[in-house]
Amino acid sequence: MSDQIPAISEAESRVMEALWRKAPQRSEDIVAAVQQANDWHEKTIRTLLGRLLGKGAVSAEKEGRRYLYSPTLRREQWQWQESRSLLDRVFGGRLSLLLAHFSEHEKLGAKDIAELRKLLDAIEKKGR
Amino acid sequence: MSDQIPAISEAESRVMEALWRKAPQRSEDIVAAVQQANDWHEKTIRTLLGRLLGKGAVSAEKEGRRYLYSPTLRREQWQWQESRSLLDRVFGGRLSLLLAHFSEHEKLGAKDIAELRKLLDAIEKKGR
DNA sequence: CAGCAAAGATTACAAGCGTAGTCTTTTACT
DNA sequence: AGTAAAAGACTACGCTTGTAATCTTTGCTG
Repeated sequence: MSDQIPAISEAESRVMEALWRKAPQRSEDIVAAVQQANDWHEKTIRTLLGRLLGKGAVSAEKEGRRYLYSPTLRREQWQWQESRSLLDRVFGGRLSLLLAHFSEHEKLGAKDIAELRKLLDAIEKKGR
Repeated sequence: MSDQIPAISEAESRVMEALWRKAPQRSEDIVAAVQQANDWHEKTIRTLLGRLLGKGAVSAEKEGRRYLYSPTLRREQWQWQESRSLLDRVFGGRLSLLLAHFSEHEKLGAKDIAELRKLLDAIEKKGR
């Protein structure tokens, strides 16, 4: 049922980041926030905001003559979509391949490893 | 120096998969292989192959009047690029966030978990 | 009250992508 | 030799994306 939101693009996601950090916000503030992190023209940011509205990833409610924007797509959900997509596209859905990959290339600190072990324990326990 | 290969698209990566599985191959065989997995028109696949050539992700050498195609971009490298990209774009580069994410959402089978543990052991040992 | 400035709406435009179709060249047959 | 078929080259076309510029409306300001 949850009407599918079309994929959001890289640039669009930068605008979402601003909204995930704080919402609702007026476009002016969104523009300011996004410009903090990305040196984009104000017009560009407004365009992206508009597209996100069109995609249903953000909603807008009138506040006086302006709008207040809020994210509809939750960050978690987006992260999940992107992760699944990578996993399926690149690693044939096999998580262990992904992890093996990171383990080879990424410096996994002792802390990371400990964290991972804890994760595994928790998963295993939960899984019965 | 390593002249950067432009990002390859989703569809293009399907063609790469065929070449990663076996190379070099004649276009005819690539077409056949890709059609196994994706129901695309022969012309489409040839177009993608051409674009990959243009991007320098595959090379071609004449074999008689035809070409033999081989991947230039290694699969590992591509997987790495995609993974880094996800990690940076979506999780701010923090691997632990990604992992926590998967641990929450992914159903890890007992086999996955065992495999992961083994991985962790190996990593730890290697890391001293 | 007349005109400007800001928020939003609409339009622009090139590059990349998915998905082919058409044109050209070359070889293999009849 | 003439011709069809296959491989490759070139062309097509609508959609998305990045990156804005222009147009419209409307409250605010002098």
